[in-house]
Amino acid sequence: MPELPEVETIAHYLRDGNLGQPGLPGRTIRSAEVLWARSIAEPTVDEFSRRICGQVVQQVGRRAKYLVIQLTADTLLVHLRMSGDLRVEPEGTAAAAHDRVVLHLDGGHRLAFNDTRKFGRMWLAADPQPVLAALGPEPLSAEFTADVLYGMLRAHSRQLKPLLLDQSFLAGLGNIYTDEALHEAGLHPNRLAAQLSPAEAGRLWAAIRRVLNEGIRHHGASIDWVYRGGEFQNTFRVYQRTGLPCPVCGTVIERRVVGQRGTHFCPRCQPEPG
DNA sequence: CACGAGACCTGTTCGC
DNA sequence: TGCGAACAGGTCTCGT
Repeated sequence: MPELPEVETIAHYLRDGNLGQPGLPGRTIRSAEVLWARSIAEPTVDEFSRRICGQVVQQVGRRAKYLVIQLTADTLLVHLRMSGDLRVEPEGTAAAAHDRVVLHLDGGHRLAFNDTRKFGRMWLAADPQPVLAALGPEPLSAEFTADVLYGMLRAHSRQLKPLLLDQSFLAGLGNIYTDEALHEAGLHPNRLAAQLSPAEAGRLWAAIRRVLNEGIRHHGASIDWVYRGGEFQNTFRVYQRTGLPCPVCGTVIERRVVGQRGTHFCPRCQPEPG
């Protein structure tokens, strides 16, 4: 499910509350139930369960696609990967299918980590830095300017699609927002990064920022079985629109596999490199 | 450094 | 209807 806008939306819900449930800050974790051991990346399941008890949630934030939950002594990092979801619910509610980790809180609530495909991971660490160390810049930060992006692109000979998905290059884009941004910028996914002109890099920069901000404004995209109430999927221009007309020029949207990922683009707005 | 294949998982949709 | 293949918002590791 989640790319930067979806994770930002979930962080916001966990911070401020959602659907009548309270936010996490101020809640004490009473106990932990690990239902799928591999969901815990670090430390061991036993140590995770022991150490997290009694810690109080201080703050909830986001870095790239990670949720960063600051506790009394440790930081709880959560990566939702493909199908993960985090929600606060009242104790006593029937447990959902695919709950992998449940943190029981004070005040009659629990935090459930639900993850159908079991790809998601949690880390409990005194210092979150090592886990986050390899990430590239935040695309919505003030430091990430068009000039900075141009410089970054010039240093790589890769195709745009796989490069933009590489979290050590730029942190937060996934398959949806990459396809949408490339369409918005009028750039073919197979274009080579180092060959973009400064004007093209500027268009790509603006497109990335706009698409991510729109995603956040729409509370992310909700497709398939993971429901978050987001609406961004209703504004897709190319993603999952194979065979449908491009909203800009009417040409039929094509799908092809680039870097092992389904890739959607308009062959007219995004001319293939010669 | 860049790229592709395979792994990790479950569930839904598509084609015959 | 049944059944296998393809596909899904992500990342990691390994081989070339």
